[in-house]
Amino acid sequence: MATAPTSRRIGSPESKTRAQLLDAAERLMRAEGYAAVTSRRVAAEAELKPQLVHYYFRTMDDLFLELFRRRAEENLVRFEKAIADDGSLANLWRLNADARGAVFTLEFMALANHRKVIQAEIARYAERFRASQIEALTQALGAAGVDEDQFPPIAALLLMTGLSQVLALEANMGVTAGHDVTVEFIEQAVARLEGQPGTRPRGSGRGRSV
Amino acid sequence: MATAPTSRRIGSPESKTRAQLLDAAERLMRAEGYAAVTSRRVAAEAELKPQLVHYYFRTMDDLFLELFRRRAEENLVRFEKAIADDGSLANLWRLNADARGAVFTLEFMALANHRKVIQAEIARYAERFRASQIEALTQALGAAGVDEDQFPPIAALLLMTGLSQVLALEANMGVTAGHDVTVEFIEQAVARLEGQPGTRPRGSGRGRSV
DNA sequence: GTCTATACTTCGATAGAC
DNA sequence: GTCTATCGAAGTATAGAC
Repeated sequence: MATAPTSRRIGSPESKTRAQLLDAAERLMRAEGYAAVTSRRVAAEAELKPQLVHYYFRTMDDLFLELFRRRAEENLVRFEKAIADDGSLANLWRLNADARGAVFTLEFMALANHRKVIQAEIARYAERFRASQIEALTQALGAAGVDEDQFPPIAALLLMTGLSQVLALEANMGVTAGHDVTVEFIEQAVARLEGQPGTRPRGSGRGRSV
Repeated sequence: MATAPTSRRIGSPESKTRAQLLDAAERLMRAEGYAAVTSRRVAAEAELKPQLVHYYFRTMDDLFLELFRRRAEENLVRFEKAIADDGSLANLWRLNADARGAVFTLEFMALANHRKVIQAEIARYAERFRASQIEALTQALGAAGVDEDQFPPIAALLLMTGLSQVLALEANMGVTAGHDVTVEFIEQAVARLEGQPGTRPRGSGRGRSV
């Protein structure tokens, strides 16, 4: 679907081999960055022949696109379900603070820097995601009695997104000083806003962090 | 200085050619991402022979390291000077919001994902930078009468860093919806904290943003 | 001290065999 | 529909000529 200059034959999207290649590519991307995602390495990781990559994906761009779309779509659905289930501020923060995707995202942002097709796809996704998040956040802030003019939902969202991104990236590099204090601060602010001063919303508190 | 497994001869650090290579590498990195920084392309960009890259830099890692160090050092000095000159919250925000370095930083973070030498160097720099920023921010928040327990400087710093990073990365992809509102919000909050309600600190207000 | 000739590896991509 | 033989270009790095 992506592009179609030449007329080479391409393998079926339902192929199991194709899925294996995508899985292998994702593992590589997470572990070693996008530059490690080459046709040969992907094939090796999947224990398949390099040429198969080009049979199922006309170009490497096509592979990257598919890789991104898979996760993007899944993520969008996951967030919307979770929000439908519990649209509280606390839950929105919890969802964002879950940093599992941060490294993956970072790679794609960097990738987008020099692959225009990817850039367009990410921008499109970012806007969909943004819209969905803003809706939820506007609702949640409203319910907590926050005035939109005093604290615009978009500002809240960008602050939240930025913070969780920075926490994830730093943690990824082994820099974690002050993270705990900061998370604690946010969680207390959220609890205060939602009228349960000083209480942590639920459970143990979002994974480790040294 | 970086590493020294083999014993090949390496060009002088003062060489003009070497500086040209670094400049070319930086241009490429900004324009097309780290993956575009290959020995051949750097040489082409500098209008020099590819082998010269390996004469002045034993490995590509060495080149990346040098590239990072140049800017990191310069940045550290620039920030400290600017802060010594004006340590206000408004100025700290202004310095951080200046997004010129964001794409560059992003590339290095991604690069760090699979180049351990780079990762170590960035972490070291991040910690130095953090310390310097925290000191300034603690001072500025104190002067504005903000209680450290109510709003820990580290939280303020991570929020500020995260926000400016997100703004820069999104703008880089062409996504800028809500950016103006958010910046306005922050600037007003800063002005309020520093006792000049509703006033924008100085000048025109940090570049464009649609 | 500066640069070049050259080796060897890995890359993306295609055409054609099963 | 699935896979393989093969090509030409680009990647890093070294040893040796000026």
